[in-house]
Amino acid sequence: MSSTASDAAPRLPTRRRDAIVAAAARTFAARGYAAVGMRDVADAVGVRGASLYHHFASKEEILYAICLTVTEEPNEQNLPLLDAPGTPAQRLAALVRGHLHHLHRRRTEHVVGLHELAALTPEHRAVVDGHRRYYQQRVREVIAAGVAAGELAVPDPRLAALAMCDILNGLSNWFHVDGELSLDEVVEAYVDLIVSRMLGAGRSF
Amino acid sequence: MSSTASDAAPRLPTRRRDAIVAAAARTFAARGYAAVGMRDVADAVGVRGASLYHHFASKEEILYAICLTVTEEPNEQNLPLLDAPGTPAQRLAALVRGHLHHLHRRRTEHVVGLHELAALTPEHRAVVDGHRRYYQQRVREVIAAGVAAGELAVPDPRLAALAMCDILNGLSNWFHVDGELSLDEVVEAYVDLIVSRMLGAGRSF
DNA sequence: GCCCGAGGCTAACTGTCGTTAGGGTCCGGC
DNA sequence: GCCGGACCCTAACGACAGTTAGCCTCGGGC
Repeated sequence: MSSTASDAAPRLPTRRRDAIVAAAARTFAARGYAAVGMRDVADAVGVRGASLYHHFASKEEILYAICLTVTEEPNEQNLPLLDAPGTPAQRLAALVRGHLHHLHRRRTEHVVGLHELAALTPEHRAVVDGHRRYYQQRVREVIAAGVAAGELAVPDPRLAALAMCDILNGLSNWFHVDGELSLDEVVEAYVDLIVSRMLGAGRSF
Repeated sequence: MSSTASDAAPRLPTRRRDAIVAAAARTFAARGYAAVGMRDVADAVGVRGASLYHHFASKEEILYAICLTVTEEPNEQNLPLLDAPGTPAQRLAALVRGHLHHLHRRRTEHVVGLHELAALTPEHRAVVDGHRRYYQQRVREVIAAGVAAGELAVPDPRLAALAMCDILNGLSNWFHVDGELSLDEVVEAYVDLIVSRMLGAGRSF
């Protein structure tokens, strides 16, 4: 409280750590985790390779930090949308919008998180998988609630949740900002494709 | 014709090459391309590491062979289903079935082909991407034809094709034979979710 | 005015990996 | 009965990665 934390201090508390994660995400996404060396990451952040070990214990810890931002953050920021007031279809539509916006805001990290899971330690891999499973479980529960309420119509909520998550996350593989479609166009089209059509909500929500 | 090719000949013509690709696909899928050494692949096939270079010029060529079996083969085996007689919805349903069956038959190779594209040479990567783009383009054309004929109803065939391919390929990430659902159950559920619901064909085809 | 820790640097180690060189063996064909 | 090529082996090279050790600097607190 007493220290002046507002202006540009030359010694920022944990900013360097974030800069390393961001630079690593960019290089990992562009060239693949295995093809990037610690010296490459260090170059991208303006530091020598060995200095990274003042912030991370290993290369894999950097990857783990990236993977956490794309599995913990959606749980914290998107899942509350499922608890908001509204019908299941309305809440799922909000989740689709939130999910796609997060996917875009953290698009670099998502590319890494989707492709480099095999490089994680088994323990870290288990944590990441746990977060993703929980996300899918919550989606499935809301779909099931919508089916029970007669608002949605799918034979198998579990399968529908899997298909829905695959559509959403698949966006990372092909969407580019300089493409023909803007993000908002894709978002609304996906709400229509997924909630109205695939889940059977129609145009009533 | 004159040689006895039926019983177990000790010197099989090109079988060794296929055995190497199969063993490499298994190890790559389990532990990741970068984490697997040529000696690991050689062990899995019962040979010394250096002997692999009598069949492949480099490690990347093995990966390329794996990626081709999951991009060329679907083009050759699945795309003809789109030229068969029937309505667009019927042909797309046949493609979903064929695609999922191929995905399952070559499930090991598909896992590798989905996750290790970054390790390919730019030239090889371009070839693989070209095959996938062509597949998507054909799907999009048939969807557009269905929309033009009034059988399907989607606002944007291109987006629908992308979503459809993402659903289908996403299966590789979570389907296991020892799970709760059998393959055929998933296949028919996906035909319903994708063709009947998402593409708007209803139950009429 | 001194201490001390955070953060950076240079230098180097150690292991491993992809790859090559060169030699052996076995079989089909002349 | 020899030749040649397909195939596999042992041995080793060269490069490079992740990581560590040890030193320097600088700024804030007693």
